[in-house]
Amino acid sequence: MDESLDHKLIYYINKWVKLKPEEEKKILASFEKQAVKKKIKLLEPGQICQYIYFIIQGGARSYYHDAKGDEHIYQIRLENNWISDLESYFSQQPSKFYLETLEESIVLRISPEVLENLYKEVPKMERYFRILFQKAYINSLARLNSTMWETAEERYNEMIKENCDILQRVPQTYIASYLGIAPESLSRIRKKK
Amino acid sequence: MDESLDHKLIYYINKWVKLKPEEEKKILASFEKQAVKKKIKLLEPGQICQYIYFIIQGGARSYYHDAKGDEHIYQIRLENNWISDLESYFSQQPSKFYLETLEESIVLRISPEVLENLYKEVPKMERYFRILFQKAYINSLARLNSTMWETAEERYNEMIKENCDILQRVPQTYIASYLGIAPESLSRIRKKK
DNA sequence: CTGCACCCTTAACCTATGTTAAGAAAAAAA
DNA sequence: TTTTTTTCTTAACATAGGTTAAGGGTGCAG
Repeated sequence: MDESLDHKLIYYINKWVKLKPEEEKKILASFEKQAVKKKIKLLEPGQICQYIYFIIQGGARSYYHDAKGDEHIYQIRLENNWISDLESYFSQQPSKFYLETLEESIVLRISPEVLENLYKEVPKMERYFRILFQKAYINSLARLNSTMWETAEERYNEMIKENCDILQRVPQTYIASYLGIAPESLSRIRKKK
Repeated sequence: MDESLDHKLIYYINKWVKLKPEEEKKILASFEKQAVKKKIKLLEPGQICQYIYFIIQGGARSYYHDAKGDEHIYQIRLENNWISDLESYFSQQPSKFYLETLEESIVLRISPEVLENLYKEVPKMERYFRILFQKAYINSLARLNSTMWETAEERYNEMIKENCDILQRVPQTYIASYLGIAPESLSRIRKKK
């Protein structure tokens, strides 16, 4: 497997915190690389989430089944992003979610214990994650807001405007779920154009 | 003003990271205490958010006016919680939000520069905020999910079940907005009981 | 090449919630 | 107390989006 791919992680961390070569080494040593075929589950409900994953190639989604058995997508993430069930990962309680690859993918994964150690060895990593969660929280609030106060059509248009890669690479059913609407409604919205 | 109130902040930080006495001192020295009357704006749209606030007494909400002029509440926070417009605070770009006290309040505030310094002097503070944002992100995702896939009635019932202080202390109009519905709809839901 | 999943679309009908408007109740101010 | 302001309720009507059901397209597996 292409070794240079690992450095995508380092590249993105370096955007926010400046690492020394020996720190980069320690970080890379803490992650395990995993190749995963399309539609493979990295986590299932009832299991404890053992890893956060940095996607270096491909993509994944997290979803769950509600009481009525309907499937709802929580997150869709392509390469150069993180995905996990953070709640289960940090609390070490059973997850409610599936985590499944959307395409053939390569991920770097790290367990909570190794991450804690890494924070000690490379404190900048804790800074990196502070900034990461901070941004994720801000984004999540913005998404919450648009879900509460904008129409599905407006939300879809924003997604188009951002020229989001996701639109090209995942089925519309998934995008509808991610937008919080039924696939039929997304069809209706698309017809208007 | 009661000096012991400041230690509420230290008490809550100590739940997640163990501070030494000299660290507690440095932290307290970094925050400014501010007493604020009810319905006072701590931030207005167009201003750059200068502080994150830890509420030691009282409460506050953040809200904005959309293109149609309608008011939407983003967050409602009572004592022992943080409130700010993080996006504006960390980017130092103009905010889109109001930040306003719900009651007569006492807050501890810190500017981005002082916070950066504090991270250097007391690295545990960065760990504290990493954990804080991590939890905030997880909560925000859960709220996003319930907004997308549960009815307003279900969301309101959950709020009751959590026996949320907010229900007793802020007007229903605000609660409706926080739930993402019109005040009339909340009235309708309440009538059913 | 064929058949079977899977995905997307359409249309008719349904429902939760929004909107508008009015008035009642409660809280704050005078 | 009386007045004014704010908050809450109700009801009739409007609408975005959900639901159900059917059919068509596309691509992979055999």
